[in-house]
Amino acid sequence: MSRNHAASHEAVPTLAETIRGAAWARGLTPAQLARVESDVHERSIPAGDCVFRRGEPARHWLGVVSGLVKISSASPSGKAITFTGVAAGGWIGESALLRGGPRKADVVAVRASRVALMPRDTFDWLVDASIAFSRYLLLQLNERVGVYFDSIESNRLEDSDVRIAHCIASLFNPVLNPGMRKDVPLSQQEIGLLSGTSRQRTNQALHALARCGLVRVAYGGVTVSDPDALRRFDG
DNA sequence: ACATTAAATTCGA
DNA sequence: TCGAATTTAATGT
Repeated sequence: MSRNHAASHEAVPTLAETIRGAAWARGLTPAQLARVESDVHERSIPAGDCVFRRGEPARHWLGVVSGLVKISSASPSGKAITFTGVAAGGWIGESALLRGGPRKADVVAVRASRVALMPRDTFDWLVDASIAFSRYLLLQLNERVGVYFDSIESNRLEDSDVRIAHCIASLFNPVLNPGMRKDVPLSQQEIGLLSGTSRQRTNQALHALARCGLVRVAYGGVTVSDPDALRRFDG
């Protein structure tokens, strides 16, 4: 099972590093941070497994320690869509916690991942105890609003090459996805689910973007050297 | 939808 | 632990 390679330059973040490195942890007092570190626990999720399911009560705020997770949903007839991907360093799921209702979408590991789970009680306590934490939540929620505005605009106005470019670029939002790497480990199928286009159409679009030098396509993923250029792409 | 290629897994030594 | 054989996943048209 274990693979002892000379993969020494591959940094494997610990749970504590993920917490201390999170933007929302910066404004906490040492005592608050200590409670957070003792309350948050970690789970390993194999690729393809579900972390949260749509409809279940929200019991945790979720951080990605390593790997890649997607927020997705499936219609009763089985058609699937993906809302967004969250890479290491990203935190997700605050909406259902704040609303107090059921989860509105599934959270699924796209690649084998480790996730941090902050219990609801700890989250609620931080909201009450720390203005800095609450302010961070406002920032993050506001950033989500901006992403959805851009997404709807792009979907209404642009052709699929541009929409796919914008979908990939939106994964690089520095607030929501601070740890997004240039190599995006999403298959063309997954990018299709994210952008609402068929896998075949996604394949064509990626090669068009590659011809413009905006992405490099590889087996199982694409590489984005300049996310801002992708965001500006307008055909 | 189909053919091709890459990767992951299984299996026997 | 190795590599060949087989199966599964992803790509390209």
